[in-house]
Amino acid sequence: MGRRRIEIAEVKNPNTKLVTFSKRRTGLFKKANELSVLCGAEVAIVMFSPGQKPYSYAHPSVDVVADKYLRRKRRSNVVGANVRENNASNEVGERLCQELSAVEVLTEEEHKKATELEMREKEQEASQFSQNKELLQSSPALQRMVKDYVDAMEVSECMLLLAKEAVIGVPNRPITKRRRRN
Amino acid sequence: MGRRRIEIAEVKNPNTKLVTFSKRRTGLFKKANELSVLCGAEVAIVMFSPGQKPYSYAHPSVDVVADKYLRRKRRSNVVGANVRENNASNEVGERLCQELSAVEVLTEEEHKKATELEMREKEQEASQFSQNKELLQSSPALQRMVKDYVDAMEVSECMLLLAKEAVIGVPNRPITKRRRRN
DNA sequence: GCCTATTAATAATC
DNA sequence: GATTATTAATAGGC
Repeated sequence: MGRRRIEIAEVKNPNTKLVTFSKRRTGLFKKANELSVLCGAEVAIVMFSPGQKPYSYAHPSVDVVADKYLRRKRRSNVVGANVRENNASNEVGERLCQELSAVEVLTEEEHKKATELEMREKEQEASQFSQNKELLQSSPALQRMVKDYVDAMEVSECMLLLAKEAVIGVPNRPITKRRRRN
Repeated sequence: MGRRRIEIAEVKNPNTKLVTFSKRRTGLFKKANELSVLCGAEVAIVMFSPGQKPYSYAHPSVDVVADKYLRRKRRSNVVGANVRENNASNEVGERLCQELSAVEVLTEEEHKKATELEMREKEQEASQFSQNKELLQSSPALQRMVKDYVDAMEVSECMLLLAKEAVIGVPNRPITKRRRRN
């Protein structure tokens, strides 16, 4: 979209690169803003310039998010953290990074499906919700339990869910074509 | 940039909104990818659709960028955070594919184990709430409540991680009057 | 999803 | 930073 078409490859000239970064960053944030407004979506972007300078755009405001944040506690689980640490080979490459995320997601998805199925079964067993709902509201112990439950679910539910579509929704050509496991 | 010019205001028609979200999300991710490639920048985008579905794009990964942004405030309970850190290499080849396959398998297996183990531990911990837990699991209503709670936290968690210390690059003019509840 | 008229982003330039 | 020739994204329609 300029005087000339350019290849999507690293810009060599440092000056040009910086200019490009600035312009496109602005454009990206603008797009993000439009998306959030048009669709009422919550969007957060953080990035580091070639010179490692941090930039970000977010909607809604940080304050709102921080407020929400104050209600929750520290996360606790460590699902598969070490696993990958060991697999962190030397010169894997960008693509591999994404692929790893994909695998994580896939495996996690499997797990979640199983869990969901399990829950669904139990779901059918009882249908005394209204009663339980009242119980929850009147029981501090239960409330605490729910809170703990939520805390435990945070990472696996949140980050993995996020990472999920992270890889799936990658834009046009994945930079380089690659095949999944042979 | 379409058959017609549109106002940057919330799209009323739900169908249109969803279509718009999909298209623009794709476009945004594409732009983000181009930016990261062109400038070698690290970019992470997290968003929630109007229906609160999470999506994300990141290079090298959400975790890496978010971690960086948070200056290591988070602990390693994030899946595969450190792994991708140093992978700045850009060479992709047969070797990478092979390595990838290997890692995929390894990761997949071990991740499942880790996940299972994690679940087991969690269950034990929760045994003290066995009674309440049982109640929760047997009640669709409670489950839904928990899920809603988790969903709500998903947003705050990720938005916070990504936007907390974000301050710098807010886009230029909001394009068009936009109104959002504060 | 694919198509294409149209608008919007932006590369080169100043 | 501002301008503008071009390309790229996309709104509306299948």
